[in-house]
Amino acid sequence: MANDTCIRLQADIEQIKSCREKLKANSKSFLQLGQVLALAGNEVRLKILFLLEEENELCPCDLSDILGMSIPAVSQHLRKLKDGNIIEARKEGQTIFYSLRNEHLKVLKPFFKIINQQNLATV
Amino acid sequence: MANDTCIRLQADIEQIKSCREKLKANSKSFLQLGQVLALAGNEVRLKILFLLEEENELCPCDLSDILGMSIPAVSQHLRKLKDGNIIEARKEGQTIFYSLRNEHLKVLKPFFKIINQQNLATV
DNA sequence: TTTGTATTTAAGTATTTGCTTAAATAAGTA
DNA sequence: TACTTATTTAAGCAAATACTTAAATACAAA
Repeated sequence: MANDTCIRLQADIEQIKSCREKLKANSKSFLQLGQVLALAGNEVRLKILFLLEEENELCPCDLSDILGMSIPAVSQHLRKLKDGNIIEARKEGQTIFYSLRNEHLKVLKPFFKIINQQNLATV
Repeated sequence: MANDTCIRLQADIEQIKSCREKLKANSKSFLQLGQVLALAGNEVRLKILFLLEEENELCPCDLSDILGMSIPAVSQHLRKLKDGNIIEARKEGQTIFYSLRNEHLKVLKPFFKIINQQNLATV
């Protein structure tokens, strides 16, 4: 970053200082929330999360069928969600059922609400 | 996708069909919400959005100073947010003030709430 | 114990992302 | 008019992303 030649003449020094402090005080939140949003900010994964909310649990095979995409592709999305502690796995014979974890539901719930509201709005 | 050899024997055909219909009915929501979440799912942009909520409006120069990153880098994030209709610009002399648009506040508000709640929790 | 089913993992690849530096606009000021 | 100042734009590049195909793993049934 060499191009740092911009401290505005009219800049409010106090405001800038206060903003920096706010960022610092919430740095953990930005990191954590940012990671969750990055995961949800992919259309395929957003659909997976929505489906898990609706159906309680689903396996990679069914998700592949529902989403119309290959099983490895689905599996790799599931792994990311699992690594992010957003979903968890339950094994039953040779099929593995994925479901939402409670931990991040606080963040996700509003999304599902918005999706369902918009659906109502268009009917 | 050649590897489509997985329709589970125990698969619930009705469930799969129902899921496909839910996705179809909400396809516009998934696209729109996905785009907003993809934008918010970047730590720098999440911080920018939070700061705009807190301060009402900020210019690229101040944001660069607050975030500790180059002006072009900030400017490019702002452009993405503007292209996504999440923020808008107001010109005053040679400085440009960015602020949140109302349109997507419904999605963003819960994030700000979560950030502030977590901050309280750690104090 | 061989065969089939469900899933993951690994390697390869095209695309996207987020920065960098340098140049271009645009608007004030000397 | 020339000279800052604030911002954007463009080009280049390293890293991340999201898929593909092929191989590996794990379990169940014949």
